[in-house]
Amino acid sequence: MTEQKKSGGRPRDAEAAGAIKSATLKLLREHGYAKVTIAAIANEANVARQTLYNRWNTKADLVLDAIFEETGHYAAAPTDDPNLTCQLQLERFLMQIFAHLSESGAPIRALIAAAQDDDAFRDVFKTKFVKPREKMVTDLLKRAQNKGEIAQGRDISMLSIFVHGAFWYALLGGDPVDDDLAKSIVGEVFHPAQT
Amino acid sequence: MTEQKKSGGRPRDAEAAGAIKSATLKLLREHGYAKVTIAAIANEANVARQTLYNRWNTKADLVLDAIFEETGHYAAAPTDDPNLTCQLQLERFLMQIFAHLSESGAPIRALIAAAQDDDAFRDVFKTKFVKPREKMVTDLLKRAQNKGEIAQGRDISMLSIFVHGAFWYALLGGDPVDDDLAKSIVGEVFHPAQT
DNA sequence: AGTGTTTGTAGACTGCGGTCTATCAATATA
DNA sequence: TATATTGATAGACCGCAGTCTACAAACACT
Repeated sequence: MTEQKKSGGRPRDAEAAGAIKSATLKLLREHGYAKVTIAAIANEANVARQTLYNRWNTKADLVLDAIFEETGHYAAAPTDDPNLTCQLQLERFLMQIFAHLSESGAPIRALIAAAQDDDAFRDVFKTKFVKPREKMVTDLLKRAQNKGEIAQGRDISMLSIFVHGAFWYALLGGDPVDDDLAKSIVGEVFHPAQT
Repeated sequence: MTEQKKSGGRPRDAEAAGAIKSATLKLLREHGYAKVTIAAIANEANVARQTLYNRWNTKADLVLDAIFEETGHYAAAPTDDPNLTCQLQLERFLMQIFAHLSESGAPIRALIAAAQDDDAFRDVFKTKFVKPREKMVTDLLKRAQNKGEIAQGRDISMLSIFVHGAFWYALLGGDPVDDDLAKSIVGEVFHPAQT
């Protein structure tokens, strides 16, 4: 499974990857996804354009990698804290994600866009980004159902889709993705008023 | 408010717009959004490239217009049929939309993508495409609430977001957008199991 | 007819993403 | 030291979206 180099060869510049990713994030924040050119990134990182393409296939790949590196920290799965209700845990988890999205929202939207006309990239994006978060929410909802915070008969996977769909919808539509949204989502998922 | 031409001038070719839109839809179906070039469309429509840019600003604008023309028919608001439950009405409405999406899903995904890095286009897309459907669903849900099919305390706007978010999420993720999804969504919205 | 205005056509041009090639630099192995 | 291999660099190159220019064509008004 591990990559096998046939023999020697010139080793990759150890600093290049980091420099490129930093340059990417910097320019991304300054100018936004659409206006950042590969040439500019290469230039900022003091590297040839081809060096960049040696490591990533497309602009989207690179940006995904750069964003993912810094975003990885935020995506820590919430450990089950028995002192808190699952509802509160989910609320906090969403708020945490949303807060980060309001920082990197624009580039992430650009990534979603890139995922639409590139099958390979969509797979990577789903695997690295979407699925893990989906699982965290689903697990949390299951715990809530086991503890009786959510009725037995409810469709957890559909609720999970509701949660994710709601913030994707807001994100893509350009609507605010903030604490209020998090509270509204969680409130409606956990406490649908009775008939 | 009405556009005022100062004087005469050569009139626009009456057939051009239609020919361009038809060519767009044809090539779109044959090759998909990414592979369709403006040049190819102009060629297929027997028109100069510039003529096309005289009428639409970008490729996305043109495609939106072309798709919207044929999709307009599908988006007829469901009139309130007192013989049917609102639940059934919503179910049928969604099925109708989903069936259409499975035809034009790919180009529409491309439009969503295009909307991400173009503010002006996003506004048009929201106004022409998103908002009308959002309103139809919201109205329907309100009727359901008035008739008692949905509990008074529930947040209609959030439910509407759930509905739309769910199918956007499925659409963008490449998951099937079919009758089953429609039923699951509607079922969970109308009949959350009681605690 | 003559003038002004708008559209259509053809083609050059710009900018960017991405590919490809030739050449040089840095490593391992013999 | 010689060879093979891999990475880095610079620059040419392609395709496409979108712009711009020059000119011809079709209208209204005088």
